[in-house]
Amino acid sequence: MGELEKIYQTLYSYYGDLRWWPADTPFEVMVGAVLTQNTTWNNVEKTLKQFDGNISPERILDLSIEEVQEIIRPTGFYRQKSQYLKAVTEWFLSYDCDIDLIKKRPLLDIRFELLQVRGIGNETADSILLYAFEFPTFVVDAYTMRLFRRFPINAGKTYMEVKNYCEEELPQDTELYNHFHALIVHNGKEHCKKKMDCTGCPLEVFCKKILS
DNA sequence: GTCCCGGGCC
DNA sequence: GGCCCAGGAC
Repeated sequence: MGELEKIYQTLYSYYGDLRWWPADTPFEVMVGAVLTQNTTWNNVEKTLKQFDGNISPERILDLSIEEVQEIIRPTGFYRQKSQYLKAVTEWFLSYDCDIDLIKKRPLLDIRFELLQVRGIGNETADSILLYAFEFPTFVVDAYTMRLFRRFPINAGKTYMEVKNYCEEELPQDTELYNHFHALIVHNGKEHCKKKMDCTGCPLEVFCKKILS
C-alpha cells in the first residue's frame, strides 16, 4: 500500500464516512460549489436556506442579478458570485439540465467546458465534477495543499501537480476521492490548521513536524 | 500581485 | 474593533 492510501485508511478509520456533499440535487451541489469559494460552509448554509427549498436553474435565471445578490449576501463576494451562478446555470442549461447526458461525456471534456465558465476554476470544476456528476476526479484545496506541504511526500507545488500525483497514486474511484477530500478538509479544520495542532491528530505519526 | 466580501472569534 | 478564514479574475 502506498503512503497516500495509508493516510486515507488512517483518516477513514478515525473519522468514518463523512457523507459529502450535503445537498439534495446535483444542481444544488453546483450552486454550493460556487458559493463556498473563499467562504466557510457555515455561511453557505445560511444562504441556501434563503432560497426556501427552491434552488432550480429556472429560479436562478428568473431572479435579477440584484435579487440573487440579496439572497447570497452572507457568502461574501456576492457581486461576482451572482454573475458566476448565472453563468454556471447557463452552462447547465446547455445540456438541458440533463445529468445523465453530462455523465456520458468524457470527464476531461466536461472539465474543460467548466473551466471556460466565468467563476469556475480548478477547484470549483473538480468539486462539481466529483460531487454533482460523480466523475472520478481528485479535488485539491487549501487544506490539501497545506497538509501535503507538511507531509514527508512530495506531491508537487501547483494545483494540477498535486491533483495528478494523487490520481496516479490512488485507484480512479469516485467514492474514494469523495471520502478522501471530505476527510482532508475535516482534519484540516480539526488539526492541520494554519497554526498546527498535532495533539490528537490521527496523522501525527506520518507528519513532518515543521512549521509551514 | 491585487481586488472582491461577510461571518466567527477574540 | 482587529484578525483569521475561505477561490477566482485580471
